[in-house]
Amino acid sequence: MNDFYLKVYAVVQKIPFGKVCTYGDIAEYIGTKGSARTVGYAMNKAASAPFYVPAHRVVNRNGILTGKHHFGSPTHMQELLESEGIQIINNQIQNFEKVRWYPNKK
DNA sequence: CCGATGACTTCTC
DNA sequence: GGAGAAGCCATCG
Repeated sequence: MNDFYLKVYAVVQKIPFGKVCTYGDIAEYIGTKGSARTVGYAMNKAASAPFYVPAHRVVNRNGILTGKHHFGSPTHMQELLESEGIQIINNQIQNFEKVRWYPNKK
């Protein structure tokens, strides 16, 4: 556990209900450390984190659920997002611009 | 220390 | 527009 993970987790936990964020935005928000790829790696470890991390609200920059296979079942992530009012078609978030949330936006 | 891996992004063909 | 390659950086064996 290091600062990088803590920052990633902190940002993800700040994502409000019914909103989503991208790996690239998180990486950019954290700064020099990390890239979109390492943010995704942090999400992988988030499953083993001592606290809850809403990783289902983190998607790639196109709003596609690339990491859904890490939620146990391929449809679990989509179901979680849909239960929050986010519409998903073909693994892609609809109205992505509307539900997108930026870390620096508070 | 080094090579392999990955929930990404971007460029090329 | 789909497929492949390169760059990216932290983690693991």
